[in-house]
Amino acid sequence: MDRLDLLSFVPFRLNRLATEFSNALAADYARFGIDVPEWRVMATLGMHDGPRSANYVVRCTRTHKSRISRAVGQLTKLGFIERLESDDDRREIMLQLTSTGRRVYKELLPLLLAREKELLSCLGPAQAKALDDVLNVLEESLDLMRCER
Amino acid sequence: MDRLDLLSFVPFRLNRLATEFSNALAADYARFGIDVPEWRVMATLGMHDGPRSANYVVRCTRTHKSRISRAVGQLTKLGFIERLESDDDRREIMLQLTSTGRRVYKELLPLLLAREKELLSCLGPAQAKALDDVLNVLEESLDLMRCER
DNA sequence: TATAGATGGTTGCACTCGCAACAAGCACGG
DNA sequence: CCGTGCTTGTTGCGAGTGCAACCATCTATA
Repeated sequence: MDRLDLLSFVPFRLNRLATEFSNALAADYARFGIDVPEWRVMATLGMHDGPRSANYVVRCTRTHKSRISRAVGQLTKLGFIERLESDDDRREIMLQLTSTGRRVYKELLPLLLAREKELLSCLGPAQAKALDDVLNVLEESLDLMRCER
Repeated sequence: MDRLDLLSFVPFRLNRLATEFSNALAADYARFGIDVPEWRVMATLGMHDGPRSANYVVRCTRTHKSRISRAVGQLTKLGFIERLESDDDRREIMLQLTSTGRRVYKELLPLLLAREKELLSCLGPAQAKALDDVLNVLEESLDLMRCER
């Protein structure tokens, strides 16, 4: 092969598809004044009952710590999360959703899931399963699965 | 569902995967002093023999025209492409690879294809086909397939 | 021909991102 | 107890990006 059909180049296709998906969700995020990194923090905190450290969010979302740090600042300013100091390690900052944040989370979540469903509605059940399988294998291969502690 | 496992949220997974793929290719691009948008331009021009307009590259790669414009500037500075003026429409700028550019293209292409193959090597043949099918359906649904003229 | 609107391409601007440097705090060996 | 090195989180900075405004040019219509 001495020529490339860019449209069949998987890195390009993934990149474009991810961008389209992000754009499709942007309006939902914007409704609450947040963006993708902020949502990642909220989603991570929303998964658990107790507080989690900022570093936990970093590992869990595989997002750069500076990005998380800024998202945390923004969410704090919005009153959606609060910072608690950790007892056993004063470097760590424990984060948890405020009641406002939890309300926003509960309101935003169904919107995002509906949008995801809509985006994937063109796939049949078998294809949806195939996508999930393929993503799992790729994530496993790239070691993106661990979310320890 | 009142909680989201972020790790199963497809937009998030796609975004992360696309980032990992891009990062895996970054070193190959960097070897020639270019980046993703520059590669998109070169790949588009490399697909054809004759020159193509900047706008053709925009439509074909679904990349914002300002990004393409800057990539074109960079590639011109590097001497990988050249701008020709169009006969029938003096607004259009026709682009084509220089001989240097074509040499770079021919050298870079196998590196990128090998990297892609490596990234996808964790998938069996059936899964690779499934991925291709799913991408096709999603792209069709998002109307990302057209690359007219 | 004259004029209004559409199109191709460039650029200023504001914003986001990742990197690297940094401060503060922890852990462990001497 | 001290000091060295590691970890958590913040921030300054440069690079890249999208939007919108803009110029030049083309097209359609009267």
